[in-house]
Amino acid sequence: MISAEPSYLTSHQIADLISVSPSTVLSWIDKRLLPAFRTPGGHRRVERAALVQFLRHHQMPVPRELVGVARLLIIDDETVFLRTARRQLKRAAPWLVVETAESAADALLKVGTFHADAVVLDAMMPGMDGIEVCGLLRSGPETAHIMVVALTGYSSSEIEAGFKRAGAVAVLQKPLDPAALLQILSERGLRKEAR
Amino acid sequence: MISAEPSYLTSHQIADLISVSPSTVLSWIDKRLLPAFRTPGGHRRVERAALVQFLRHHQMPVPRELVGVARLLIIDDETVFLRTARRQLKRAAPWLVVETAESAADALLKVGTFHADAVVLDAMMPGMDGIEVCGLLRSGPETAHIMVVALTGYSSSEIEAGFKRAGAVAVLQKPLDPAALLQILSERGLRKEAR
DNA sequence: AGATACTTGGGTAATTCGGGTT
DNA sequence: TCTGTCCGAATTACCCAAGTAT
Repeated sequence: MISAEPSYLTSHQIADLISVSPSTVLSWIDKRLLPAFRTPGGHRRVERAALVQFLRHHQMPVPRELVGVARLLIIDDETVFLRTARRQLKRAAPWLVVETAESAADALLKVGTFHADAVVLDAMMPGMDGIEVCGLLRSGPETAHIMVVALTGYSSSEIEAGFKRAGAVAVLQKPLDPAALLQILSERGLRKEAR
Repeated sequence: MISAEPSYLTSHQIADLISVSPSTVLSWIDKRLLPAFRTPGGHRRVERAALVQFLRHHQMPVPRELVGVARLLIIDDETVFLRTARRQLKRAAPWLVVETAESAADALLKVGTFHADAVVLDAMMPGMDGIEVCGLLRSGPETAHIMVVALTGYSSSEIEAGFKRAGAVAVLQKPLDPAALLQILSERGLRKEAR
């Protein structure tokens, strides 16, 4: 098993990542804008997560290599649908890491363990109120950054409004259009951190 | 991965733990910044507690697997019960990090995001089959290590057998006996951090 | 044009890293 | 395979001055 390895970045690595001078990164750290610690020898080290949070908070672009590949969780109770969606996305966006969940319990468990960046959520799942889950994600500090895309059998302005109110970035209709989904994901690639 | 067992660490293990190069660890030891001793063959060994103290003294992040603080998630739908349990555990084992969940959805979400080491699971929760959740945790690579303690209102050898089969380490009866729970946790390696 | 704050770059000393060899 | 030791290379901190934007 691979433990979530805490990875630390040096001031120069950060400078190269976001194209500023090393001196600037130092000043950010010294002004406590960017949390860091020092090695016994005095070198500054910044946690990856801290840098990502800093960038999001200041609405700066987050380099892909920082956040890694995007991780998408698709929640639906139809095996066939999941297989199709997975295949389509694999072709359209091979860099996406896709995970699927078929039951409510499996879905909620995987949201956390899979470290999803985005979730495609079937509005009509047995044992799961999509809007409630949406709100739940939004309210948790650990999951507030997760993008939620709702998926409905057919359009209903009421359902749509409910999802939007709960924080969903979009409500799509079945069947899933991979291109539309990818469009939404890339548009919202950098979401402002709640908190 | 470093298990919670060994009390002495090699230079390379430390290097991996805190993401520095082995050479750097050696220099710290040789400069007496990090206390260590030598085996008869000349290999350096560092006590866990010494490393923790070193990291704290320099305000560096302390890897969780190093201190072995246990994170416990208690799942129950009764607010009063949760409050009582939290208070009792706080008194009996202040080193425990306790989180609670009141609904099935909240519980499953928190299992992953809270990074629980152990879960106390009410067998009778609306919308959640305890045994199924137990098996779900056991089957996922990310959650297989999580210790599950089931909690039942009444003793039933059938329920108990079901939980044991699903991988629960113990089945306790309500009301929760903090001492008994702590006994179980410590038997399985979740212990207080060495000062 | 002035004032302030932010960003950048050079030069030296110290720290951290990594390879080759036992 | 892992660790120790040696040693040079790469990286970083620090100080200070200059450029840029508001």
